[in-house]
Order: sequence, then structure tokens, then C-alpha cells
Amino acid sequence: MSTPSRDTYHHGHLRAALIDAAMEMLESGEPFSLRAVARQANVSQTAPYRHFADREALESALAVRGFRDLRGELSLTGGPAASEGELVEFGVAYVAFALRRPALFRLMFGQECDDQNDERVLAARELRDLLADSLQRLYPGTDHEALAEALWALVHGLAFLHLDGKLPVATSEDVAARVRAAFGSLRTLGVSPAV
Amino acid sequence: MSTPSRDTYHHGHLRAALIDAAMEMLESGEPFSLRAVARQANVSQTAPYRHFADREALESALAVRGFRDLRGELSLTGGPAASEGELVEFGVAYVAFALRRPALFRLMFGQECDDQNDERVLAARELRDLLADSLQRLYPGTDHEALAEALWALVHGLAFLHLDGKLPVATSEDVAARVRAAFGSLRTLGVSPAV
DNA sequence: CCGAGATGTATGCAACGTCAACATAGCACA
DNA sequence: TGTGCTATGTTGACGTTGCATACATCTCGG
Repeated sequence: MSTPSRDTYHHGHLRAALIDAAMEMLESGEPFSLRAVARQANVSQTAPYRHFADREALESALAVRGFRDLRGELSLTGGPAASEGELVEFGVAYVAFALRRPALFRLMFGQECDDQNDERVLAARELRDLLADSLQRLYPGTDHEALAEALWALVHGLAFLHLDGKLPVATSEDVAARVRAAFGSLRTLGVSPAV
Repeated sequence: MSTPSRDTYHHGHLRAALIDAAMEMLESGEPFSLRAVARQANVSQTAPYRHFADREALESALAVRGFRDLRGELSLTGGPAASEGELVEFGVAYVAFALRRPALFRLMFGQECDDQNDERVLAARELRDLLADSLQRLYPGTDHEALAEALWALVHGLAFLHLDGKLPVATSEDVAARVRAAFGSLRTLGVSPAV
């Protein structure tokens, strides 16, 4: 499956095969290296350099796929959230994604990344737009910029803190409940005396 | 300064010198390696292994110092926040720390860490306790757990998103203003229809 | 004063990312 | 049908990393 027939000198789908192999290793927990990826694709150690300038380029390709996947999981319909409850579930799905595919999530966010990679920047932007559209629909007339940042940061922070074991946790349902509780608790701020 | 007199065979303060050297490299942007750190401390490549079991142990030591530093910057007095405004400034300081010492912050959070390292776990816990104490004082009778998680996640997420360049940004004052705006915008949620 | 244990050193390994030089396959064009 | 160009894959090598083992040197308690 992952190893196309290698009876010809030319591989044919090397680029895709490399991404597949790298993603597979990433998901299975082992740290991926260019050499290991090449090995998995049944190809010489330096073959990847025909398709990726360097390791970072491969990582960006993985990140792009990650962003697309994440967006797909947030919004099953592809559109923005239609209710506040749905918005909260976006957050739940975001954190769930991070916990289910931790290595990929870290790769997408937890490191200095190539900001020159247009496709990668674009993919991240799509995610942000989905949230912005949702907020614009749900809270017309408010400061979307600030709210979008706050909510994204909230779920992003929850994801990372859970990932790092900084928050005590058990099952994935437990995590989901905590995400909802976090959203709910913010109302405490709203009804308290002004800053 | 960072290189104690090396006129004796035994270094004397090797452990501290190694941590200093590593921190210095980290702050100055260069990726630190055990070998490079040893070089900087004017010591053989394997000498660090007398003081740190492996690379991760050194990282944990750096992380511990980072947690202590961060806690000190959040609360200048050492105590919890006395007002909601002060709490917001905790958040501002948190994000500022992350942006001023990005490599250290990433080391503290942005990677799988050694949860077996007691000192490291403890240092992280101190941070969490500071927030919990503040909330207990400011909002008696609420669900501190959830609110603490939410607020920590908020600033943590803001820090990471800024670090990753996912949010457009300019000066550090700009960032501070955005953090305050993010806190403020959460009130929007509070006054909106129930979930 | 002397030997045991703490501390630092020398050497070497396997794996990594990367590069330059070379081999091969398939397509464009005659 | 043939010929050569270019994209693709291979080989071999360099310098780096983390780490382990065997060895040298110092310090201190008796």
C-alpha cells in the first residue's frame, strides 16, 4: 500500500509516498527523519531532495495537510458555526484533534515554522477565517478581531496544556467536558465588576 | 564571568556553568547542543554527563529556571493578583515573557517533557497555584478549576500563536494591548444568549 | 600519606541532514 | 526510428549530534 511497486527505476509518486510515509511515522509516535522516510518509501536516502528542498519543506507539506484535516474536523459542513453551542463544539474538536494527533499538532504549531511557505501560511489562514466567519455571524457588531484571537487562543492553549500534561486529565470525554467548562466559566468574567 | 577560572583540573561549578552556558545559547537564538554547551564552558564534550543523565535532564534544569523566572515576572510581589486588572497584567506579562524568551518558552512548553522530573513538575505547579490563589481571592464561590484552566489557556494560547506568527503583530506594546483586548472581548460571550 | 570515590577526558559508534557527482528513464523533437 | 535533454533516483562522503565505554586525574577521609 504505502510502498508502491518499485520495479522501475523511477518511483512515479515519490512526493506523495514520502508525505504518506512521514505522516504514518509521525502518527505512530516515532520521530521521523528524512532518512527513515526514504527507507520507508523504499528509496535511497537522498531521493527526497528531488522533491523537498530540505527537511523543513517536508514538514511544511505535512503541516498543510494537518491544517486541512483540522479544518475538516472542526466544520463537518465546511461552513462557519451557526450557534454558540456549535462554536463551543469547534473548540472541543480542536482540542480533540490535538490530543489524537499530538505529533502532527506540535509540528503544525509548536515550532518555528517556515513563514515563507505560501501554501502553509494559506492553510493556517483558512482556519482563522473559519473562526472569523463564525463570529461575524454570531456576534455582529462586536470586535471580531479581539474575540477571534481570544477564542482561538483559548482552545489552542487548552490543547497545548493538555498535550504537555500540565492539566490533570483522563479520558477524551473528560477533556471535552473540560473544554466546555472552560467556555462556560468565562461567563464569570463577564458578570464580574468591570476591570 | 560565564567561564570560571579553569586553572584547576576540577571545574568546581560545572553544573551551574553548564546551565548558564545553555541558557545563554538558548537566549541568543542558536540551537543548543550538549557538545556546544560543553565547548562554551571550556570543558570536554562528555563532561556534562557527570552532571546530567542526558540532554533532557539539562533541558529540564533550564525549564525549571524558566518557570521560576516566569513566576517572578508575573507577580512582582510574589503574591496572587489583588484585582481583576492585576490579573489581566499577569496575562500581559506571561505573553511578554514568551515573546522575549521564545526559545526558553518553547523548551518549557512546546515539547514532550520529562514528567518524571520532580523539580520540573513542581516548578510548573507553582505557576498554576499562583493563578489558582488569585482566582480564589477574586471570584470566591465560583468554579476555580475551570476558570483557572480557561484563563491560563487563554494567555498560553496567545503566547504560542504570537510566537508562531499566526497573529499579525508589531511592537510589544501592540501585543500587550491585544492581550488586554482579548480579555475584554470575553465579556461579549458573557452577555450573549446562553449556550 | 594514601587509597577510594568523585570528577573530567579520550575515543568511538550509529544516526542524522546535506551536498556533489554520477546513473537512469522517459519525453521532445527530428 | 533515433538522439539528446531534463527530471528523477543513487552513491559516497562530510560534519554534526547524542551517547557509551574505558581511562586519567583530583580530593578528601582515615
